[in-house]
Amino acid sequence: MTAQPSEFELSAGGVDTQGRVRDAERTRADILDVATREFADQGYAGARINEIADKTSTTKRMIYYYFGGKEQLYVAVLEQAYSRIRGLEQQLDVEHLDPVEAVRELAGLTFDHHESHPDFIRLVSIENIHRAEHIARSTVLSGLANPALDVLGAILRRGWDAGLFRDDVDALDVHQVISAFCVFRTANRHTFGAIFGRDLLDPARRDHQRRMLGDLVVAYLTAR
Amino acid sequence: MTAQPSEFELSAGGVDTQGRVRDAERTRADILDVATREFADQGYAGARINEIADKTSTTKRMIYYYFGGKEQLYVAVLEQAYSRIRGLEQQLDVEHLDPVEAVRELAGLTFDHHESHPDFIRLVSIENIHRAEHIARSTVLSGLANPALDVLGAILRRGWDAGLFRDDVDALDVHQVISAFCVFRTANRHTFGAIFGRDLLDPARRDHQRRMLGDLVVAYLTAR
DNA sequence: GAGCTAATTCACCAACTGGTACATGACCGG
DNA sequence: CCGGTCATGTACCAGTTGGTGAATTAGCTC
Repeated sequence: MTAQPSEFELSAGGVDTQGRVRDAERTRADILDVATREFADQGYAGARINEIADKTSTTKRMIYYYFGGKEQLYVAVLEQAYSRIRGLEQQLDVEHLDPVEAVRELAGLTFDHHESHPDFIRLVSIENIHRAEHIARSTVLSGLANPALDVLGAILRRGWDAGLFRDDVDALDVHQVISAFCVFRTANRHTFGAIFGRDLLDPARRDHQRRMLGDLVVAYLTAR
Repeated sequence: MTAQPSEFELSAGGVDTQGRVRDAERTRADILDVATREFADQGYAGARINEIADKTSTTKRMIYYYFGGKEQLYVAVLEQAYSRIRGLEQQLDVEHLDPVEAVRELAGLTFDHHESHPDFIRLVSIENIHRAEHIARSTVLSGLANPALDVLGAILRRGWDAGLFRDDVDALDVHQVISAFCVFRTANRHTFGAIFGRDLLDPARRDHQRRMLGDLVVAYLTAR
């Protein structure tokens, strides 16, 4: 009734490539994707296992078969989300630029990055509501360092050597400032919009916001 | 059994000042306070009406008597929390300082302010997860402007007149930067700590963080 | 094609959750 | 001191929620 197996049945008849009826990996990935959307959308407590199951092409029983329970499913969602983001961050390449331009570029890329992954930001907010207890418990996630931080560290070192940057901050401080700006724009978009009447993600203001972040970090690092 | 009415009963016997058995306002305030803690702690979906009732000195029935339902109680919690914060913000007084020192002071006060109201920050995060739908629906809250913003506007105007500040930003932009820094420190404390091993609220780093915010905003506004 | 195992389906449940009907009790004005 | 109303406590409920037992089937191996 609700499911639409026609697509699979048709291809399964003649094609042998991927149209298998039983496919553990596909089922697992399906569940994980739907769960990611649901948890990001509704929060941990707000998300419903029944709802997730219904939006899947499989059944609730499979969720328990593959993940064990709601909490473990949520941790799996977090682990996948963080892994994907970290994968993207590893592609950063600003080593060839001079320090000032490199830090501006890094800030800009982080800006773009956050803007295109609102679900990830939401999951992080949700995890903070729960005091990061799931991250802390996950061996995969706790202490998983950020590639962007290493890149930033290298830039700062070059900037210090050239006498361009102030030296009373470390890479983590600067990362914190950049993250704060980018996360706030997405995570607090709604209350900010409701109270001040300005949509922080308004495309018309995007360039201004991006330039503002770059100027902010550069001005701070090169001040005095 | 579970309740402990002894305190009230004892004082009600002899004292007439505040120890009344029936006190609508007191009951309402009691519920609201407990609900604030619970919602801030567990989120909207995670908070339980039964749990709130149990932690109250009254019963679940009273929650429905005074507030009507879970959602209305939550909105009442938001309204009270915002009102209190706005009340505090109205006490800002930095008009006598020169623009640079005034903006630094305002940033510092906002910093202090956020640090001492973690529950409020949590409620804001939670409300953002729900896309500010409750704020939007509340006539009390939607469009309720921020006193700090007016103060900031006045400072900027003086700074522009004196040719001290860049003029390609408005008060809301600057407020956004300050808020982002302060909110992030509290709201993302847990994931940041779990992943980078640095507690953003560590008292030993507080002065450094506070100075960093001041320098950040001043450096940006006075750049070039 | 028999046999085995991983994957899947289906029916079912106990506990909880928000919410309510109703009886009762306290306080205040007259 | 009485009557009414606001406030409160008790008992209860229907729907939902996360979770499970056990039978069933698809596909692989030999």
